[in-house]
Amino acid sequence: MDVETGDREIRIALGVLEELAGYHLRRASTVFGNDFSRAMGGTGIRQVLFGILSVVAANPGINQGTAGRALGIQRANMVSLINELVDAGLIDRRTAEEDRRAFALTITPAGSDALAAGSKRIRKHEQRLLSDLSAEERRMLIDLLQRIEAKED
Amino acid sequence: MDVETGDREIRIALGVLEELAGYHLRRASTVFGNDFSRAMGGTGIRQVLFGILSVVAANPGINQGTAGRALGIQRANMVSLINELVDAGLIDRRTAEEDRRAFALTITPAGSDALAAGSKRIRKHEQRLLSDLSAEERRMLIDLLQRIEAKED
DNA sequence: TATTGTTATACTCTATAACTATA
DNA sequence: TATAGTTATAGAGTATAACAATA
Repeated sequence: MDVETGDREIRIALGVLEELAGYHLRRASTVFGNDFSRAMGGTGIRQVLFGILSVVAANPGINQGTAGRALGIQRANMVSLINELVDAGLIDRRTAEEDRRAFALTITPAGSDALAAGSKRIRKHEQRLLSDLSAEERRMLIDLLQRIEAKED
Repeated sequence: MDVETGDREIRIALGVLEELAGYHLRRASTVFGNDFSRAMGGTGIRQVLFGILSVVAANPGINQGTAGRALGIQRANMVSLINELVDAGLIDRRTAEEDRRAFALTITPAGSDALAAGSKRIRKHEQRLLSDLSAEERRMLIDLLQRIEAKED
């Protein structure tokens, strides 16, 4: 790890961390998270909100809870997130006809626009972060990550 | 994405998310983070603290700020983290001789023990999460992640 | 004037428990 | 009785600005 120290740059050993996949996942994920913020700066759309928009767009009428479960977001935490999206006019929330306890979520035209514009921007940013990886390596990365995600719980 | 819905399990499409490396990094990183908590449950050592322990052990006498920079932790946030480790008797903090503004950090014997015991546990847990990946694929994963980390800022 | 560490503060994400209304 | 959504709350990670001591 190279670190700035006032005048020059020195190499700092990370110890055990260097060999731990968990550490590198965390750092790489942070790099993407920060870049996401830059990409979406000003739109008010954060990573979680973008995720919800994407899932609702892909599953019109999906329940609030089901959408949360697909994204690993707890019921309780979904409430204010959905409020934000509804208040911003990006998704529509109405009582589900088949189950009056639940909410059916759909994306609004404005939400579709925001999702499309956001996707475009984020893809461009991801290209920069992944510019050192070949197409084959990018596929490999996503494949490896998905196999790790499957280990959840 | 397969999601439990009371009686059965349904497949939910993720939309654009599916193709975004940032999303998969976040999910995979969370899986590792949760597993880390389980592995270290009760010891009070969290991911960040473990990281600091590892860097201090690998760089005896390192400055507080330099250690933070190596780990992507801001000065202001290092303060309470280092306090925790000092209070727990895991690291030693003394004024640096060459620069009396700075603190020189060293790991204590108790800190070394905690780091060794923690490393052992975490390695075992990582083996479970990575059990579907071959040795070659694990090397590949870390290599790809490091190349992404290099894109920081 | 710049840097090290500090304090104060705020925002986001995540986790839990208790509540309501429907099923 | 179980589930969907809600409220309240708390812990943890991260970010910024302003300050004291030292360089």
